[in-house]
Amino acid sequence: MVQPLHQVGRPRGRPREFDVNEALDKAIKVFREQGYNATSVEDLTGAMGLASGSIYKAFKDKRAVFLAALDRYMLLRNEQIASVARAARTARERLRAVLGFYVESAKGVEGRRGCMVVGSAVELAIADREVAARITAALSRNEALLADLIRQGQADRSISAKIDPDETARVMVCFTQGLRVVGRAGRAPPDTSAAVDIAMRLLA
Amino acid sequence: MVQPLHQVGRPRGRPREFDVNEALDKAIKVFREQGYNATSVEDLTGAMGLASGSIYKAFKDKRAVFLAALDRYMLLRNEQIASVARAARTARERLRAVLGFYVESAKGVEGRRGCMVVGSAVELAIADREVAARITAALSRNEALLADLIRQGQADRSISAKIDPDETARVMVCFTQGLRVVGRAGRAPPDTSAAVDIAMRLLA
DNA sequence: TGATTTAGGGAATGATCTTTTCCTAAATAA
DNA sequence: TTATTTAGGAAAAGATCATTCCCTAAATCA
Repeated sequence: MVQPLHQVGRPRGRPREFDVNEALDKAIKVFREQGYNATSVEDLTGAMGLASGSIYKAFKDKRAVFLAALDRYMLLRNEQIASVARAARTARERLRAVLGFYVESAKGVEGRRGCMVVGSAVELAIADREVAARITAALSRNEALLADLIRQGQADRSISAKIDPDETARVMVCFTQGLRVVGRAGRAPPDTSAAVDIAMRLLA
Repeated sequence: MVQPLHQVGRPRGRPREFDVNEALDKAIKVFREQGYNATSVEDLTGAMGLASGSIYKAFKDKRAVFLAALDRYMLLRNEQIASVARAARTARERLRAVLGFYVESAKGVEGRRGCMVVGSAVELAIADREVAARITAALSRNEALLADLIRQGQADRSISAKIDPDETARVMVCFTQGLRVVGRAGRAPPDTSAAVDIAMRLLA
């Protein structure tokens, strides 16, 4: 079939006046702070600077806004973590940098704002299959990243060959997710490097 | 002033037909599974076997039911943990037993049902001062218990004197709370003793 | 026994929340 | 230029929810 000649990327009607990703960034802020159920569509219209009609033009319903926000949150966070890991030289230093990033994320205003993965896991993973699938994927991705860094460390001799990378990574994921819980309550470890030093003991 | 002669413990009107603690146990189950905002008063009437009027006779409002359920949840849980700790001989074994109890709590149906402290911390700690106060108290109690066990272990030589009890306990609390997050998603460590072995490495 | 007090339960109320509708605006297609 | 398509926005509709009300029941007090 021959496609009609469209100027690429110019859809038909009135063009959208707002940037979807910018709007989602504002939705992420609200969902992180309040969670899904406590966030009303009115909260979203306020934060996103859109009328409810406009939100429902762009998204099927409130849940679709949430899922899109969650996907974007995970995307941005994975980029941050990858960037933090890239900055260090040895695998052991990369691991230390990643753990330090988690501790920093749990502190202060950022920590109180909360993690959308932890929030979704706790609030929705039981009730919503699609959220559950995303949380499962996110947790196993985190676990795989940590296990991979441990294996790299074992290869470059910066981490003991005796430890089990997968089991150790599992425990480290608990530590990182738990950081977000205590951070939400304003009780993250005040001394980042002390906490990381202790967590690094898991490696031997 | 002279008090009138009441038969002790017999209040004036029609006596309550249900046991408040039994009703709260049923409310705890619902709140653990669904959280606060997703639980309707209808959910509570169904689970507690009471009409809404009866619930509002016994509690000021839905929030008061939640706070009472949270208090009872924390009470029962603290008793369980204290009992688990008492059962072991050396401080190191007590610590191992407590960590094992946390891992077991995060697995299977119990893990999916979730922890009311973690759920409340994530869903409500920012929005509700009284919930926040309870969560802060619960977390610092857990931290103090673990730090105390570490100090006991240092006294009886079963734990290295070199580690900092408070900082180490802080990291362990993150591990235990994180367990409940991954348990909620059905991703608790499958091998309890392996996970505990690794977590115990934090002690040296 | 009769008055009073409190509980049980279900219907009614009032508030809130999500979603739809409808009208206007701004773009493309013919 | 006109028809068509999609977006923006506010108000209306429809659904759900927390709370109150009211009537009946079961106890104590005088």
